[in-house]
Amino acid sequence: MKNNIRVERAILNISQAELAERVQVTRQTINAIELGKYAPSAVLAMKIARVFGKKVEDVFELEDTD
Amino acid sequence: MKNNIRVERAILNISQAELAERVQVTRQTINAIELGKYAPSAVLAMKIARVFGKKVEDVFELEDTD
DNA sequence: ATATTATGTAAAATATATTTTACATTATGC
DNA sequence: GCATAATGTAAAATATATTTTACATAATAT
Repeated sequence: MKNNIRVERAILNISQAELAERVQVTRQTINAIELGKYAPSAVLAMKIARVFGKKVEDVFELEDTD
Repeated sequence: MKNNIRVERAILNISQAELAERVQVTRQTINAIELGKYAPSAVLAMKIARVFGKKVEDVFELEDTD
């Protein structure tokens, strides 16, 4: 599962901590997902996309291994 | 987390078992998600939406409790 | 240069999703 | 009515996401 959270955060100019706060998870969760350590739940993916004003598919991309 | 998997399945005329096969999970997993017993992972939500030719947001809807 | 903010990481605990096996109920075709 | 397919359900096991606490490093501002 790839994502462009870093880019979208840069556009909004918000930190991992602020994104975490906005979607109600810890900073470590955002960090891990952003770095691709694991994939989020659908709920979290939708919340993150919503913060960015984008669709889930515009922020996250399925890989062949998923 | 609400969803309209049942409707989308009806449009494609496929059973829970066939949807499960197409997204590589068990039939029970599709049944549980369709009935709202729990929310899927982002990977599974994206695979399901892809089968229906829809965006995740067109198949799943965040609720206030999510 | 130093203080402050942001990011990376890690281990243990907890919550949640998914599988497996199995059976019950409901719908559908014949 | 009977066979068959489809759906609902449940308990236990396993996999995975998320939290908590804590510390390390990198970047930025003053």
